[in-house]
Amino acid sequence: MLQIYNTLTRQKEIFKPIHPGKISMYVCGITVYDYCHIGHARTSIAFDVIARFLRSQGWDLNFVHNITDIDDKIIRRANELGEKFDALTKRFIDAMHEDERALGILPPSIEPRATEFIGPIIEIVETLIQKGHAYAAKNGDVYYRVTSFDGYGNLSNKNIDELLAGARIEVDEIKEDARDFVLWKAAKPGEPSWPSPWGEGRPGWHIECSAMAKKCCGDQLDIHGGGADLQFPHHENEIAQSEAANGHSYVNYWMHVAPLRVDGEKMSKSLGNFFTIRDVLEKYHPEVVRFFLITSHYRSPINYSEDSLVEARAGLERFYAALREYVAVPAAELSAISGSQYYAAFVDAMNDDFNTRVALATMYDLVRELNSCEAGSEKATQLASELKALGSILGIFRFDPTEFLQSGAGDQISADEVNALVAERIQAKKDKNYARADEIRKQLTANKIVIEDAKDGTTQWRRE
RNA sequence: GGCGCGAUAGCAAAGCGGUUAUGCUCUGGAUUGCAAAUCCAGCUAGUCCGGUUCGACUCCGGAUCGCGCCUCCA
Repeated sequence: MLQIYNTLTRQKEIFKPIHPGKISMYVCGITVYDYCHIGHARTSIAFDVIARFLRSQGWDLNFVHNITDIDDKIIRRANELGEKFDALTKRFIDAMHEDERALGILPPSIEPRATEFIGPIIEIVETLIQKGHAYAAKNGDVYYRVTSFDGYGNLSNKNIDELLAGARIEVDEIKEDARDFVLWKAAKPGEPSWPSPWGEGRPGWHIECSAMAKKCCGDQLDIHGGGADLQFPHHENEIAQSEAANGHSYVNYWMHVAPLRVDGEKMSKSLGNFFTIRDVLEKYHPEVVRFFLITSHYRSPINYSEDSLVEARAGLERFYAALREYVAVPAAELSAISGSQYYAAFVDAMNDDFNTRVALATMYDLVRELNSCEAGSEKATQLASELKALGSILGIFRFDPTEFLQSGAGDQISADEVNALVAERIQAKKDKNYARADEIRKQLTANKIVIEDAKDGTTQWRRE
């Protein structure tokens, strides 16, 4: 039985779909004005794992992951670089897709872009004005009248009265109320714009998600997710827009992924302490990065550091070392392992608010039994195929084990050189020339190569 | 100031009102020409102070410390 922690009620709830067997899940993607950082990767991987798991359990999932491709920051960045805004966003969307592929993130069912939904955005704004929830200001902007919506603040647990006169709210004579937020922004000369009943302009930040969610999922969603920092104001404002316009509730389960930290502080663009995904992939194997990001629960903060990546690699090596003997074994069909204690424990863990850490623990239990079995035995083969099946639900084990184990950032010595030395050492061992064999191993160790001799006289190696 | 989250062993990180989490590291053993890998065994836990309970790492209250949000953020 699937349980999900709902930000709205601040507790775990038994999941009940709107339509039996179906799930609509809308996840806020990024605003594309720069390369993605690994905080983005954390959120994307969390929902990629969730989507893979839900599908594996037979849910008919409509997974929508949007792109916000028009926004003040995009315009500013394009101006700085002397580039057209849509050329800029295309560049970073392409880069994002590249990063996602590298990390094994599957494409969502739909990847809508804000600029493709200008019509629906205008429709919602018009409805909000008709219903008295929004007003056109004299400068051509349209604002949401926050005090007109009763539930405002419920998601982020804020008292609407206490939002007044906050330090970061700008005094603005255009708005009726300082708390009102913009739905439609009048264009300044030279800015990208679309025609609207209020003149040339562009959507405000939050309205695009209300529009895309409605068009891609319908008026009501099962799950809406995103980074924890989107809870307020972004998701709060989405609720206000969608519920006021549609006249009924918007989302049943709100899910928020905790921030990724660097040195104990949140990594974010505003703090400038961020690493892009490409920075990180230059130093670490993509699957190590992915594995690191699923070793803690999605609602727990996770600290990014050299040490944690090194540790993640060591943990992942244990799996790959076990799978090395079973390259030819295909991943089991889930129906074939339905009776397995490991699969049952894995599913229990994932059904409990997607507890990847506990799911991994069951996989380690499985590996221990696999390693205890006689290599190549029927039981071992079966366990290996089961392990691969569980791994694919988490999106890991995408690489050839030997290739993974022999990969490394600082390749001081080529694979060919290693293979030559290994061959020489095997001969030396046959000749009982252990002095030479040990000398070769010492040389390899100095190059961060670890030698593993098998019983049958063969030798495998991996990079440290 | 308001709202919320957290504190677990050398490190990382989970569940659980009583019974081995798990991974990495470390120690001993098996195995190995010696190693590595693997297996077996073991070592270090629950910030502090109260309360509830037969029993608390787990529930409640308080303190301390850390973190997030409070109109750029995933």
